[in-house]
Amino acid sequence: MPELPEVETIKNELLNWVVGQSFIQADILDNKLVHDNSVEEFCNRLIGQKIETLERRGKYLFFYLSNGQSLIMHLRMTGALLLNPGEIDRYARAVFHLSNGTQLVFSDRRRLGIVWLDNAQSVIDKLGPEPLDERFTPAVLEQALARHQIPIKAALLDQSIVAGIGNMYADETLFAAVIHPLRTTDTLSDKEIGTLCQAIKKVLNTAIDSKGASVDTYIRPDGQQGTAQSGFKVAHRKGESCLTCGTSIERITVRNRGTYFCPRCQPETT
DNA sequence: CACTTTGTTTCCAC
DNA sequence: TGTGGAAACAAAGT
Repeated sequence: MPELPEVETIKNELLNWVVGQSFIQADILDNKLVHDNSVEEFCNRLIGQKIETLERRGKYLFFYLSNGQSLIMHLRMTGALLLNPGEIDRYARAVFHLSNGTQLVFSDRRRLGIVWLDNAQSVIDKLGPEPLDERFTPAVLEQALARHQIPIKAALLDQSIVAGIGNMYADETLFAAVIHPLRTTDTLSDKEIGTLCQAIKKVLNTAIDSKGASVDTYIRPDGQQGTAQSGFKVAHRKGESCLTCGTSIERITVRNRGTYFCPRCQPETT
């Protein structure tokens, strides 16, 4: 479930604990967590490295290491990074020990997350623009959308078009922008793209202010849950009343993704 | 057992 | 080669 706001929250809460510290030990409890490299090679390359900076791009978390490589974490659905938890729960897949005594526990109920060591740039190069960057303007969004003729919902989920938006925030964004999820990118007016650009920033920033969301699985590094889900207006609200007009929220499938919207506020035709 | 959840990958048609 | 769409896959909950 960690999408951009969740990963940003994790980054912010870990920042002061990890930057400047070194990895002194890594207990890999689930070998499947380590992508590409063998566990042994992974640990050998990681141990002793100092963390220069911590950064988020899209849904990825990067620990920039002193050797120029990065420890890259992709939390996917249920991955969480816990800061000095009292005990190691049964969902823990790895425990990272830092030089200041900090323990980072990668906990992941469905074991879908992955970590690996690589050049951060090779991952970032595949991502579209960062929606919270001030350089992310309607013109940038328009250019990113112009190469495609696909439903706008699918476009928002394509990480090479815009980085960091997942299924729930895509629905929230389209509701805020008053755009039907099946409208294709080539039918959007300049005005609608401007509204959409604003909606993306607003929805993501609001969620970050709420310290991240998710329906039930997102856990912050301090073990607390985020609260943004209580602010969801359409996501996972099938059959409930639209908070704007009272119409029953509908659920359709777009690109095999559950998609929630208000049929009255977000008409398919303009 | 069927279906849902999210994000990515793989496969296929054009 | 690129583009779009469908399906597969991961794991666990209902």
